Amino acid sequence: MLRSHNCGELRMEAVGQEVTLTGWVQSNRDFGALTFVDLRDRYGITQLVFNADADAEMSERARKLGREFVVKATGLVRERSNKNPNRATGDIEIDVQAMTILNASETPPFTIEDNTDGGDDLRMKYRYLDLRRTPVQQNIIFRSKLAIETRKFLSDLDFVEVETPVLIKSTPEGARDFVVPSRMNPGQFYALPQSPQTFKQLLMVSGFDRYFQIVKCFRDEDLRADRQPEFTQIDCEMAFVTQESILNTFEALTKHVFKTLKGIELPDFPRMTYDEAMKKYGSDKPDVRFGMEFVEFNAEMQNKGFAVFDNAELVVGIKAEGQAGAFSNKDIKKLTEWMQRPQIGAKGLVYIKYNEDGSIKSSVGKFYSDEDLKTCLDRANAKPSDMLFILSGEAEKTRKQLNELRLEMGSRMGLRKGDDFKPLWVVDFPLLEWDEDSERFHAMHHPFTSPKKEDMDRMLNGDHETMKSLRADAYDLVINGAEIGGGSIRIHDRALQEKNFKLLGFTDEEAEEQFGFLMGAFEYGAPPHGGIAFGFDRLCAVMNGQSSIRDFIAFPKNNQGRDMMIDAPSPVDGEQLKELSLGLDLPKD
RNA sequence: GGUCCGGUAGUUCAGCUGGUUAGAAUACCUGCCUGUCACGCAGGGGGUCGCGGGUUCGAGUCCCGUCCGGACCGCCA
Repeated sequence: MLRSHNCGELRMEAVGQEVTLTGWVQSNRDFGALTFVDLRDRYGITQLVFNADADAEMSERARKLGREFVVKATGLVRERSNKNPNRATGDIEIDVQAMTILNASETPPFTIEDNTDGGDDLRMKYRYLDLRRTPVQQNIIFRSKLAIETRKFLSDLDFVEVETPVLIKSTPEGARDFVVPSRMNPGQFYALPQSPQTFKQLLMVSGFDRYFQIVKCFRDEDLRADRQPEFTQIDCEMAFVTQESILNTFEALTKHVFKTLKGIELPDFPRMTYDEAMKKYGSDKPDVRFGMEFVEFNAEMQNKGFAVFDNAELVVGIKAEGQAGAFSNKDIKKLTEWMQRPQIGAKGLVYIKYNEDGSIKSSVGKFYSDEDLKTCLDRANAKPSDMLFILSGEAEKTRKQLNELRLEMGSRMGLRKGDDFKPLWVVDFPLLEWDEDSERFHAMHHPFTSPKKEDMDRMLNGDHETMKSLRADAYDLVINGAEIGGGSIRIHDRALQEKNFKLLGFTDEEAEEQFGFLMGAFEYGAPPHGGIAFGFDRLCAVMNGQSSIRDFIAFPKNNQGRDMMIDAPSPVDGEQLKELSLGLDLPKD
């Protein structure tokens, strides 16, 4: 070992001891004959002191230490005359007797401090420097601990961690696959898995009974702050279970990691049906840290002569408590414009202000009497100083728009606190989703999802309209408005699976060609089974109150799917293409 | 495929209705300093204003195009 201690562990008890520390120069405060150097490693920072009276030659070398130089220093631990209460090691310092520069450093392009001055792209380009910063290191360490706690917990419950292949078969259903050419099989391609879905189901057929894997998955879709092309799932599957046992098991896992890693005891997770979530929050991943549930005003506001509402399928609003005084006409206009942006696409925004003095003001005041408006306020249980925001239009669309407004208002009103955690299960998702554009059904979850038991007959024998109302044993874990995990009870019956593929627009041949192996397995004693997958990166971020998963991934990709540090993807040379029997057909510009 | 925001010193940013030699902070370099910990003080170097074109007597500033970054919509079974 080059060092006897790390830079975060020395305390008063060590005074008088000779120690050797290694680390990076965080800062250098040079007083001429006296020099203070803060030495940093991942454990902390310890102050080194160099005194010219003791060793003039070494003091001169110390004065020239630049930021991020790698240094080894040996000396005596000494109590400080001026202690630094802001630092764990602030009571002591090292009176250095020998110092070696293990490596010099260029001046880093941004400061290696908790609050760096570096922009995102610089940090990504020099990710190895960004990863020296304490907050980012803490995130990566948190991630490691989360993985370990997850393994411990699941392993104790007899889950077996099985690695599934990364080079698999492309299927057109779902997200776009990343595709890998096969040199030995010209013209043929592997795909990287979007999830180990079929393999884990096959493991159930094989009798493993309880499987998990912390596994990389790949999707070639456009990215977001919370979406990377390669991401990690805690992927699980269980045999001989009901939805209930799966929810209970993974609720317990979630509670376990919150308790061990955050010291937080979560209460039991509420369950909410998909229909209820859509109706109350306009979202299948509601942020329930705050109320502001939707209130429908069709009865109160229709047939009173306001054509916009009269012609609407739904008139629905939210109550912003205590906000009546906070919105000037200008503010309301701004908020309305915000709602009218193409991303949201609301046509307008109606408000009813219940002023503190009991008076009522509304943008639709000329269509409604104060009495009518009061019935709306009453329906929303509004008190003086509260304010209603109301949208109208086609039901599904309007709810989605109101969801955006609700979240925005929640943020503005400070109701979405980073240290508050409100998980819930959203259950009873629809099995199928009708897609107007392609005029076909899509699987809401995935094509292996089982309809609810009571819907099975309707699925096998029902007509087209019936299919839209089928419910699945599918569920999502939602925390603070983020989808953390999702899963379902799977189909384990060949006939049902065939029917599902048919509904999804597969011909028998396509189904057989792409998933024949799975349906074949179902014929050899497939147990009833189901599972769930947690977004591991997202769980890390949510547990730390952050919305971007990038800082929980050591080497993430940017918005365009590029790794800015290694500059990937990149072209390959002609020889390589030839060997793979590939030619390029690039768009001309 | 689309919308919005940004690109000016190593870095983070300011730069007004177009107008003299493009600024600040910080970082960096030099000197002084024995108790700092955001050290202090004095001095110094540092710019293809992303790139290309246009308008203009004159462009960091206006217009068009393009590249790069970020956020979002579509997309993400």
